[in-house]
Amino acid sequence: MSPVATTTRARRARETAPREETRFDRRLGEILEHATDVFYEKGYEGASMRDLSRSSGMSLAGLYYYFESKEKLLYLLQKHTFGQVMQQLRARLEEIGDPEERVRTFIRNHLEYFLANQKAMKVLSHEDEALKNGMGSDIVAMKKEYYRLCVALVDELRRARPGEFNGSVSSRIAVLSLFGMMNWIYTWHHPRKDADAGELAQQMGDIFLRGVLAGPASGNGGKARAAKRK
Amino acid sequence: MSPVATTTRARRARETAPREETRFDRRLGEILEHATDVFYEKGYEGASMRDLSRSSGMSLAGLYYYFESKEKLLYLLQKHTFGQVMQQLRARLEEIGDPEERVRTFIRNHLEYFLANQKAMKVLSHEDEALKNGMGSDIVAMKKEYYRLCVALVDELRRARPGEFNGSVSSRIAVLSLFGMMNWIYTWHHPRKDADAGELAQQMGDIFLRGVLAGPASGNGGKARAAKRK
DNA sequence: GTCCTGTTCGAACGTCCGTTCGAATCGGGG
DNA sequence: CCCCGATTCGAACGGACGTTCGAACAGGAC
Repeated sequence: MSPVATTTRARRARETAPREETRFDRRLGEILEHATDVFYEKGYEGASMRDLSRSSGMSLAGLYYYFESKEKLLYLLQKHTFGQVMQQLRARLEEIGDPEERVRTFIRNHLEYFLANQKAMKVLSHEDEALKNGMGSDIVAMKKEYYRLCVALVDELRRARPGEFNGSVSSRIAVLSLFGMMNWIYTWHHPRKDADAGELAQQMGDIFLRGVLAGPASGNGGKARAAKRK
Repeated sequence: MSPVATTTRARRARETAPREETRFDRRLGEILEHATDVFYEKGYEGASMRDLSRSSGMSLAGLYYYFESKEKLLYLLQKHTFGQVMQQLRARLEEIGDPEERVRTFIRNHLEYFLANQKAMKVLSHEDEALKNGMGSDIVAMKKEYYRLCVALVDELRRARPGEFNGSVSSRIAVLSLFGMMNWIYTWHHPRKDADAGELAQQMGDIFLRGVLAGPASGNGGKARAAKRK
């Protein structure tokens, strides 16, 4: 059967109740997992369909029964990964009201998922521009939504603490700096050697929040600019 | 003449006084510039030698007179870029004594070079794992040196301000977070739309320093944790 | 002019790429 | 058992890849 029909089948399964997952879905999931490893090791461009075939134990032609192109495979992988991050995040945020704790929850959720699924998240972060046209803009839209949600959380905090906020740092740069801190992790984190997600979230949360907030009269940040010798 | 001999030539030029730059060096420099554009647009793996040939206006075979492989070209490119960052940094640090200002200089230098040479710096940051064996470890060593220098600057500051430092954040994570903030820029910065290097260095410097330092009794960061944990 | 050395090139090499196709195989329902 | 759709595969396609080679070209020294 052609992949077009398999798309129909997949859609039907999604539209109905959380049905039993079909054999097709299960097998596709396995392939996605193996593909994650390969893309993680060699990069999207550097990985060949033959690499994917070897790692998943399925023949080269067999793979094309599950997705119609290498690019579509990357798309499925990225969409699935991002979907899970978003879903988990929304669930957690629902039961938290305190603005600062909401920001810290965002950070904790991101880092926990990042470290628990390091390979998939590297592929999501690093293979940013590999998808062309329609598929690319789809993922870009999800990332923009994620970014905007974080900006909203920060602005929420800003509104809740009128005096304490450091006005000279824009929300845009603050949030993008935070994303940089968190997403850069895949370049240096060694699970055996470095702190776990909770500890990292604590430290990065401290850096970010202390950096963006400013004590009412402590003048810690202001001094930084003025003093050259003090 | 074979590329091996050209290496000898290049070394001779470097060993002697700052001699006139040879025709060979100039032409190689032009090729490196064009290659930077191509690697920036399509990534190292995604760029073909034929792309490089087209963009530089030199024939496919002609390129191999200047470097012996595509991998070596990336190596030359990365080494040259990193060399300039390092050289500029050392020159600036020499004339600054104040520990905080030294950290801010590090940040300002990094961001200024990053934005002035965005394409080259993206290639340096993004194509981290493309080089194999010897060439890769050479660049890795330079990056480690750069990292250690930054840690030293932070520890310097830590020693100079015994009371104010936030002890719960390790220098390693602080510095790697800072690198993340700065290196992530290539994914979002639009020269027309976003702040310039000086402004960014100011804001990221504020976030980093306020985040890492802590007012003696302001208790701003401490309060953050107390809400849920203590 | 001629020589010589540094530079450039067209054409080809063997290999690997993503993708396709028709046939073989599987596995549950009759 | 047989049947039929779902699944898997070997083999091949045309094209693009990185690299090589010997010939051609450049331009200053004699």
